[in-house]
Amino acid sequence: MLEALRRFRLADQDMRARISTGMHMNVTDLQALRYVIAAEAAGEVATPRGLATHLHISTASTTKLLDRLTRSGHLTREPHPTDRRSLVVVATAHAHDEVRERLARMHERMAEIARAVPSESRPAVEEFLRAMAAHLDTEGDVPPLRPLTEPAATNGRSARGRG
Amino acid sequence: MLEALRRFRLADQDMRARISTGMHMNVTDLQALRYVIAAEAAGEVATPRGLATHLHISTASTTKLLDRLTRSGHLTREPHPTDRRSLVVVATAHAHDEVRERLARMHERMAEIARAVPSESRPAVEEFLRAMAAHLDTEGDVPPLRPLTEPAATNGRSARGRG
DNA sequence: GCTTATTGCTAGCCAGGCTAGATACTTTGG
DNA sequence: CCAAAGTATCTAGCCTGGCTAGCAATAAGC
Repeated sequence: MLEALRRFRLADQDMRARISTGMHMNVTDLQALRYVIAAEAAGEVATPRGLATHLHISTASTTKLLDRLTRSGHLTREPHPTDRRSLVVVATAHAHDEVRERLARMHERMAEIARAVPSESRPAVEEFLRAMAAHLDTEGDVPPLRPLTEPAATNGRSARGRG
Repeated sequence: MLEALRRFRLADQDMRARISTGMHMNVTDLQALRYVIAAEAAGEVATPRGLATHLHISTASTTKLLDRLTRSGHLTREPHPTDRRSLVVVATAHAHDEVRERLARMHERMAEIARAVPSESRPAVEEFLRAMAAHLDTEGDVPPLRPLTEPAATNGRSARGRG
């Protein structure tokens, strides 16, 4: 089961790389594009600051990212309706088309695969994945390398130290 | 269910980043280290060529990677027993300790989570993940996309070359 | 009306990929 | 055995995509 999980992870990673290169952009840029489109679909506005936060990159890197995606014709910068320091990032029709073209079918097929899971097993699948995610959220935040002497049983820590 | 899958993916990615930075290295280097240790555990020898193949990076990049991990005291280069062009990459005791310290507990806990899945649902979980992985393997390789704008010029190496 | 916080941008740096070419060794064919 | 071709690693130098520091413009608080 863990092996299947690992295989999924690798396949997912590879797929992302392929889709990105297929669209002549890198993985982060594709993530950004999807974020912008999702924001539009949700009736919200996407700002550079929001992108930076979502992607865990700096605002400076976000500026460069917007330059790339604007130059490639996927995004446009438009004035923010209320905050004149900021701006609104909008996906072009081309970007919408391209993302739909590349991802809609895949998502549909993924939903199909999900539906193929026997309904009595679905809660187990979900619980498995959620428990795994929750566990991983607590792992890895061990800032000071301990001298290997005591396990110290650090449980229940989660604060994600990125900064 | 798909949402849970997505959450797992994000958590996994984050965890990898945290573990890596916690060990003062990047994600690729950690992957390399695990590969070397796994090879040792399997009674095989790890070569730079093997690393390059496993990590989907060039041999030149692998040389740099080995330089980093050798300098940091995680790996050593040793002569290859049969092929004198090549060499064998060996993890230091320190690397073994560090990886065990960081990952053993996590893996154990993951196995626990897997065991918590009702046995009658396990085949469904596995099948779901395998089907998803198999599907993702077939996605993304869509070269023929009608150009809605300019094909972005040929000199643009806008993406990493993949093996 | 000032002062402070925040937003996005510019400038310049660095890590970690890449390709090309050099070197050393192995394999293969006569 | 020797030459040619193939393979493994390393070096040199480039590019992308992150980063921090600092700026002008605007917003928010006193």
